[in-house]
Amino acid sequence: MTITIKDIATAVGVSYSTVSKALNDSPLVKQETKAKIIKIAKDLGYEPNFAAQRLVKKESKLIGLAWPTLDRMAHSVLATKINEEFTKNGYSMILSINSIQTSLDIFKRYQADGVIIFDEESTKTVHALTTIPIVSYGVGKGKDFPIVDVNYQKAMYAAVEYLAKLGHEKIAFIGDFSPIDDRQIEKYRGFQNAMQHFELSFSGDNLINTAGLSWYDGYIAAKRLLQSAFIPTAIIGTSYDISAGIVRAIREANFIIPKDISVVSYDNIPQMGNMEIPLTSVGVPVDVMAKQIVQTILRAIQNRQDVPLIQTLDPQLTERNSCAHVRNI
Amino acid sequence: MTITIKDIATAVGVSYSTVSKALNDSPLVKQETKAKIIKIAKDLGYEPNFAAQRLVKKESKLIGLAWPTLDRMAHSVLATKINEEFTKNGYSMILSINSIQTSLDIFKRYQADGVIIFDEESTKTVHALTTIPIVSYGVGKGKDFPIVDVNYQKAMYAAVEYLAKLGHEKIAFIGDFSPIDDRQIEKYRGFQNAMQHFELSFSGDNLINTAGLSWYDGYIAAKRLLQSAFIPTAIIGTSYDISAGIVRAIREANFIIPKDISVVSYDNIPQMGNMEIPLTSVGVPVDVMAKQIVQTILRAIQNRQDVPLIQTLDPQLTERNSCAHVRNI
DNA sequence: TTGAAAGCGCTACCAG
DNA sequence: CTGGTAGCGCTTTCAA
Repeated sequence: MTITIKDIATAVGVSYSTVSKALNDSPLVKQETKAKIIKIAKDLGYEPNFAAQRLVKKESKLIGLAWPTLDRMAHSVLATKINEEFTKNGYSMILSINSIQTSLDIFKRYQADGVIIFDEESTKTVHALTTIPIVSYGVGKGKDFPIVDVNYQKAMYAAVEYLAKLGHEKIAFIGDFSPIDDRQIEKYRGFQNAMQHFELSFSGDNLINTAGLSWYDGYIAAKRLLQSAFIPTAIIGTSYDISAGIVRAIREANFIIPKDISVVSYDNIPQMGNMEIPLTSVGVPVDVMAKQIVQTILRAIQNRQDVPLIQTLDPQLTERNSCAHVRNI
Repeated sequence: MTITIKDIATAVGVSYSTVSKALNDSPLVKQETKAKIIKIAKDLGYEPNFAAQRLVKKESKLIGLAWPTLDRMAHSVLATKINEEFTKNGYSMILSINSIQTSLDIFKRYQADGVIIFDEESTKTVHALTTIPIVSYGVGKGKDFPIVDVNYQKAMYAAVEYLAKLGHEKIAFIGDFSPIDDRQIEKYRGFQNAMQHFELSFSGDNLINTAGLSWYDGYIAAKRLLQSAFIPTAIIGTSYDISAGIVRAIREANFIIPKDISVVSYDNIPQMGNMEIPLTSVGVPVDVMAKQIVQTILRAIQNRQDVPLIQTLDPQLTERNSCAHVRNI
């Protein structure tokens, strides 16, 4: 038999409403009784029934993270940071790896106060938007729920600008151009615009499609590039994982980073510094990203109308050891 | 305002207890009324209040997976498989990336029917065991809750045996010897025993400690090995990630797999076949592992006493293209 | 086949 | 400061 506040009440000899107050640390209960109640509760091994609490209260202090594909280093890091941030704010976060729709159903049934969506695919429409506050991390535009996004174009501009200032003219871009993922497309556009702006030659040659987001995709793409006629002096990789593959391919081809080839990666996470070669990277620092997402969902919970539909965060470039002035040949 | 069965009741013109029955597909309700109720419920966008249901019923059909560290390819694959398996069985799975203890608290509060623990560290003791059925995936022995484990020794024996039959004598073992993780220790023991059994020379030389479980750890360790005086003809890597790093290091050192060096990896997941070089691997196939874990927790939920404390699964060796007969020099 | 009513365990309000 | 009581939304007897 599980023990309830009524059991405590009879054990202590007070009414169970008093027990409830005491357990919630209400100032309406004398210290002495409160202490006694708490002690007995502990002795009895009392565990509050959350379902009952939730039935009465409005909030669950629970946030769901819908993340169908458990991959992407940068996402893992972000998820962990977001979790920390919620903990600080007195919330718990749980995660579902089902489809967005299923995850949403689960979270709704369990009365999560809000949900965050991590999803690469921008095409899917989500129903049931009305019932629960949602914030999405970078899933395209034109959605009817708030999105925290990154100014990818600016990020790529910053990367190209940085390399251009180091004298690089032959810059390659390795990323995933799947039309399904708006974020990748934005990165590409940003690169394209920046190249034009700095009047750098730009053709099909410096664009390599990974057609995937794993490090191996990046590896294969870079390998292909380095076997082609066009050997760049700098490469921009569009994610932590992809860049890991790029670095690998470069080294296998016996080029030295950054002497022969400079590398800049997207994803501004501290882990970039722990790679075999600490990579200079652009992107919104995870901490900033996490804080913004958490604050947004918290605001949405308090007042749904109050939250802007799209928030675009500005990226930063963090220098590490993967770039050098271009060599004069 | 969220809509309840009472709203449906008034809308349809029946009592709300009838609505409840209809929604639960009870045979006690006339087909006709049932259909009408279900239709109206849908029209109204009714969503059952889980807290209320849970308060009355005993089970939540919810399983928690406590997984503090979101990493390890093999674990991701396993988690995904387990999730599928639960879905098939009418359960939902959610995941927490907090500490085991915190995760447990969360799951308990949300009335999960059971929890699965993924944890590398075998030292931590978990409280609150009494309240909720727990199954752990390979967290050491001597715990007071059921564990589904792998016969790591047998796995390593199978790997060594396989290589020995191909004529290999110089076999290196690259893994994490952190005393914190019993599973890694078991793998090491298995290797040691097998080497002795096949009378293969065995010294500090063929043992490389990665001191970590990421691919980069494997990479560094293998690199170190290949720069040493002892160049093996075969290498055993203790996980998908570590082996990925090993393969990388081998190729960077201009050895060819499997011509120069054969590789066998632990972790029997289909993804081993998608690597740059499809790796022959040993381990319990994920499907088997997932099914076993799910069945175990389901049994534990029905009858706590019924479940064996330790279940050790037998590994299988799956041949791919990373091993060859040792070359005669 | 349907309805009434008794809770599940808890919070919150109102009296005292 | 403490106790009584009305629900939260739902399932489940028990009657009708």
